[in-house]
Amino acid sequence: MQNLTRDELRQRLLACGLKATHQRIVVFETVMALHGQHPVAEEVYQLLKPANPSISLGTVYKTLDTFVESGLINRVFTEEGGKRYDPNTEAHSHIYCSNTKEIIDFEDAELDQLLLEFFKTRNMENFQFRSCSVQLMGCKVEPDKKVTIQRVSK
Amino acid sequence: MQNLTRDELRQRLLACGLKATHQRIVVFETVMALHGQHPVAEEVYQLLKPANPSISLGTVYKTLDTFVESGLINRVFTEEGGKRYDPNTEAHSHIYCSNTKEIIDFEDAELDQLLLEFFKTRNMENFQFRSCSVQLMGCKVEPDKKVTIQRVSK
DNA sequence: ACTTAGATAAGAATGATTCTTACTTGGTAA
DNA sequence: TTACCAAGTAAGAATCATTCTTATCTAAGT
Ligand SMILES: [Mn+2]
Ligand SMILES: [Mn+2]
Ligand SMILES: [Zn+2]
Ligand SMILES: [Zn+2]
Repeated sequence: MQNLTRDELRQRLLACGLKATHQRIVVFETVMALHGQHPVAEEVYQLLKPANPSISLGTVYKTLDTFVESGLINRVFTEEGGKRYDPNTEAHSHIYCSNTKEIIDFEDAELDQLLLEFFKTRNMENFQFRSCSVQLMGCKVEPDKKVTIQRVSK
Repeated sequence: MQNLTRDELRQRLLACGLKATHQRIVVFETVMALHGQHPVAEEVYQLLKPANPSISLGTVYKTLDTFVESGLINRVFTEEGGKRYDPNTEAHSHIYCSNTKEIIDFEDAELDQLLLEFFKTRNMENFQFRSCSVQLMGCKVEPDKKVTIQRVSK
């Protein structure tokens, strides 16, 4: 979550068997700085462009997909088409606001645990489970304010 | 789940305040017959075309979106862009197979109940909850066979 | 039957993503 | 350090799913 140095980013790329090119380091740096957000390729491109005017949009598209294949980042599911990426590779869920179209991270260890326990009570045939997450659909009440979810004493 | 007659389809359209045009009835009929699947507009179009050669693809796109707005069908979330529709408007979850790219319905009342109970233990501020569902990610072991999930005596 | 707001067909336009190709570069090993 | 080359990139063309435009049509109310 804290910003990684370029050299740390380089190490992580190499650890995945990827050449640590300038372009990949910059794209990785930019997308990791967006932790908690779910950008499209164009947004990443616009952010890195001022300091790196020679990197092309096509490279950003390709690089983000390369990162997904290598597990460095994830895709996030969308309702209205369009590819969005998620710098957060920890198990977590998402809140979708149908007003603002925001996708908000929802990290809740108790929920993860609950689901894990639940799926132990199920016998899946012909399916190799990788992960699961929850989608919360609804609307922000005040679009400008944050959504918060706290534990409450039952 | 059992096929509705055209007249029943017409009634459902009217009940939503939609004009019951021939095109809407046919699109509705076609998409409802795909219960358990998650088609794109083009797939619906190809299915209805033989018997209805004058309906245009643009109308299918528009009609499906109209149905979503009216709550007659749902969108289903996708990882790789592209709009997919879901004839099943009951609360249910989805299994995503990364081999076959299939999206499989997963209906489990116990899971729904579990989530409902869970969210009672959470206090959401600034968020009006509408619904939630679970995404299961993984791979079919044998792509041609079905995935089944059964309760197992703990 | 008459009227009209809303719906449709056809095809043009758009825009996100992918593809192609000639050029460049990171990493490796002499 | 230098030479080498497999892999990566820039630029822009191509693709293709989706939306838009507009002239025409029709469902449903009067
Ligand atoms: Mn996330
Ligand atoms: Mn479904
Ligand atoms: Zn909202
Ligand atoms: Zn699979």
